[in-house]
Amino acid sequence: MRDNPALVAAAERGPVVPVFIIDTSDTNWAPGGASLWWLHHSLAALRNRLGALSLFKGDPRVLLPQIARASGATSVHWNRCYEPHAIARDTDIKAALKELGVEAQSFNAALLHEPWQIATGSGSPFKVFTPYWRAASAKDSAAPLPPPSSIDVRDVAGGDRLDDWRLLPRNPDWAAGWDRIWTPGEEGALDRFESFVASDLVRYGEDRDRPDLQHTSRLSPHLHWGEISPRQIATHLALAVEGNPAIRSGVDKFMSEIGWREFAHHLLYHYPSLPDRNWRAGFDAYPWRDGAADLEAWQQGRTGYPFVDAGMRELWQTGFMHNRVRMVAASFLVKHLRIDWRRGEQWFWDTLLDADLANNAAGWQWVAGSGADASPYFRIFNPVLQGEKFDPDGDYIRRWCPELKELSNADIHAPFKAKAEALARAGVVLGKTYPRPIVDHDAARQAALAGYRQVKDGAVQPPPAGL
DNA sequence: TGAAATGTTGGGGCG
DNA sequence: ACGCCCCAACATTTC
Repeated sequence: MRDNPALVAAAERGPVVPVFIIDTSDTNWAPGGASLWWLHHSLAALRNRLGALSLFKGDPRVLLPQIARASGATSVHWNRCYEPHAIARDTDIKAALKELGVEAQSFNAALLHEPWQIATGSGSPFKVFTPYWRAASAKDSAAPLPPPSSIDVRDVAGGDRLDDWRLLPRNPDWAAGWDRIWTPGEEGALDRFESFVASDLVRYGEDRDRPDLQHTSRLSPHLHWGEISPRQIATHLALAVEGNPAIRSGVDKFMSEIGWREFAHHLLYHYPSLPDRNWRAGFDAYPWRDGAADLEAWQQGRTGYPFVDAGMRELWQTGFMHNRVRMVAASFLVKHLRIDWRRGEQWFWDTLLDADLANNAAGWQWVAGSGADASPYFRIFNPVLQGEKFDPDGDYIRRWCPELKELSNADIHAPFKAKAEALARAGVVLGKTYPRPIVDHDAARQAALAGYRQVKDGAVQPPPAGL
């Protein structure tokens, strides 16, 4: 209800028919299983809050004009999405509504700045984060809107029942217990934000890289589903800093993470092939392995590297993975296993509650080294060192890989290096209770670097914008 | 928003 | 006392 410009505009015009449509015309990037779980609960919360919400499934190009006619609507309002499919779709919808004599208006609710509003001095899109964020931060963003002062809602006939959509998993219910971890919906988003601000923000800069501490915001699914807006966050935090200067560095650091989200949307808007193609075309020459068995081991969290396995299991069991671990696990797939980043992107798309086309694509291309402002290819994480550095007591590993929990802090990051008696004492049998490493770190690193030599610098060209 | 390899320096053991 | 070597510790470079 808060900072929802489409809803505010609609409410000012008279009675409102709130509608949600599952767009079945996007066959390429249909929501994954975890996303559908969130969607179910988010829709239930929204309907509860609004008092009405009509649900439809199909092609919105067809459905929206029908719904507008059936309800006698004179105008249709929505908040914009920025995926290439959504942009093309919404253009069609606007034309179809116009033909019907129905007004159509779209709004920005999801971003601080429209992707086309930030540009370099020469008018081109930014390709590097730091100057992008400097330019974006220098611009004022719109103030968040309060909820509509009064709203008269009603349903339209012919809508579906949420339960009939069967968005929740069963047989097996792999999401059992998720409702104790996550609270989809606006109230859940605001609670999460308040709790983050109250207890985690002041030390955010120091603690954000520590998956064992859980001091990150975990707002990403709420942001993706529009349950809280970056403008609400920015405005609230700017005010909070004035009252408490001690949180300034934490606020700046957190806002720059919001900035990465903005930057990803900026890139996706200007480079619509970002989810599907190497941004640096030179990477088309990289000799990816098929590695079906290794991909499966990675997905299931049995690579033999505990920090990676802990992350992949956290993802599978909770629909979420800590950011630092995402980087290490993704790097492991791309560099240690030399599997195409798009396989990892697909897995994250299916399993993450915060699956977001822009963030997911930009993140994977960053890790792979094929993206804009990407991590250099030769920056290869050592999963053992990363674990020792960011999970120093092994708590994160013990939580998700309980079969290792009796190992000492010294051994838990690399059980394959532990002495036989230490393993025996901890009840670990390598290859049985916990896998041996599926690749040797040094050899994998050398092979990854050898593969990178086939990526031709001369071919490193961003695609032309706007295609 | 790395890690490994290589280079440099300086203290201390030792003949 | 001196030079030599060893090798941490730190810095630089390379991938």
